[in-house]
Amino acid sequence: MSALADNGAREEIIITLFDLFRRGGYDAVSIADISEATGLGKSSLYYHFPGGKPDMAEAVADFARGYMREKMFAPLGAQGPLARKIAVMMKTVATMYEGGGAPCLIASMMISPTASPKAVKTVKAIIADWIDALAGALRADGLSSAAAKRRATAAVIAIQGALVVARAAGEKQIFSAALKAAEKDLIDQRRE
Amino acid sequence: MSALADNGAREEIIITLFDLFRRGGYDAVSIADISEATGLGKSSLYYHFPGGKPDMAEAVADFARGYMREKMFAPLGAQGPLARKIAVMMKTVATMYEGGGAPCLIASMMISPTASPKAVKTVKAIIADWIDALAGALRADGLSSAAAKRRATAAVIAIQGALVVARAAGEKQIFSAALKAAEKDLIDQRRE
DNA sequence: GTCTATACTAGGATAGAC
DNA sequence: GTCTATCCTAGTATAGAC
Repeated sequence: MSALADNGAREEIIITLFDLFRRGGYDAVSIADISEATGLGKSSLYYHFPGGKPDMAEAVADFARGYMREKMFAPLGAQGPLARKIAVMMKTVATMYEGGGAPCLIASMMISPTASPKAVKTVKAIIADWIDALAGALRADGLSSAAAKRRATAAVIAIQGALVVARAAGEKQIFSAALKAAEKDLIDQRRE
Repeated sequence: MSALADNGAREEIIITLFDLFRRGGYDAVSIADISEATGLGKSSLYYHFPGGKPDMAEAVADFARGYMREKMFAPLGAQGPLARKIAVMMKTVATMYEGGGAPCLIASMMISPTASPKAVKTVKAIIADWIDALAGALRADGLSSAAAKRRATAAVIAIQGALVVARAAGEKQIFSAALKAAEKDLIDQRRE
């Protein structure tokens, strides 16, 4: 079952919340905004998320982590040639960030002081998971543990940085070019 | 006269605002928060910024742009060896972002939907200015226009990405290591 | 320039009907 | 599960004294 297409109504709401929170930041999104975006009344939202906005933030953070596990970390940990796994990752990255036009939930949640600490902790952990999963794939391809970690960290840095720079410049090709360059560096045959 | 140490009381406030906005995001910071951080009453704040929070955002954005011009872009455009100019830039970057512990105002303001468009436009422009100033220094060192732009963009991407990743991981050394790597790439003697 | 006091709106959350 | 109506706090902003 896909993390993106669950039958529960709650899952539907969470996907909307995901988009609202990453684009506007947790604090700027009001219950009224969420009500309008989901088409549900305020009370209905509190039915699904009794804890209110903090509850919603945690649900979105968990959803994001599950999505990443399914779409990126699991494929990276599977059998197969490195180049293929990296290509899958980059495709998921491009889709998730809409080619460089959509903000990252992690970055948005990190600067939200009123967001629940649990939610912030969860989204931050995604970055560490990402680097670990990527480093694992590189080790499986023969890189040393240190080199794998260094290269994996550099790749995630390049992706996150390119997203900021591309959105600041309003030029999506900055993002796609950076993804290409990062992919090249990851499958580089040189062994440091 | 330094952009950081101006005599006006307004300038003092702006520096406080700069820190509040980049850490909490524009939307999450209330007038009450600002009042507490500056020690000024609400009415005093409206005396200095008649337009309220949007006015403050624009002042902070202009301040940030001026600071970057003075501390980074001007040195990059001056005479001297490339390695020296890059070192100055990296030192300013490390100071500004507190070694990887403080968020970037640009990234924070970009995801604030209620911030004045003018303020957002100004902070976004800083990224383009930065890349241009850096590319100029690289061209002055003999790089082709295309290679200079590519390398400058990659450096700013690395810095912004490292800030996100380091803050997510809570490990400042990720940031400092990324700065070192970016510096090395910038002064690399290879000509592509 | 800064203060106290106040007006008004918007935001988060709940009660209770259906 | 969803709605309407309501409560209360926090938020932005202003008036007017000093």
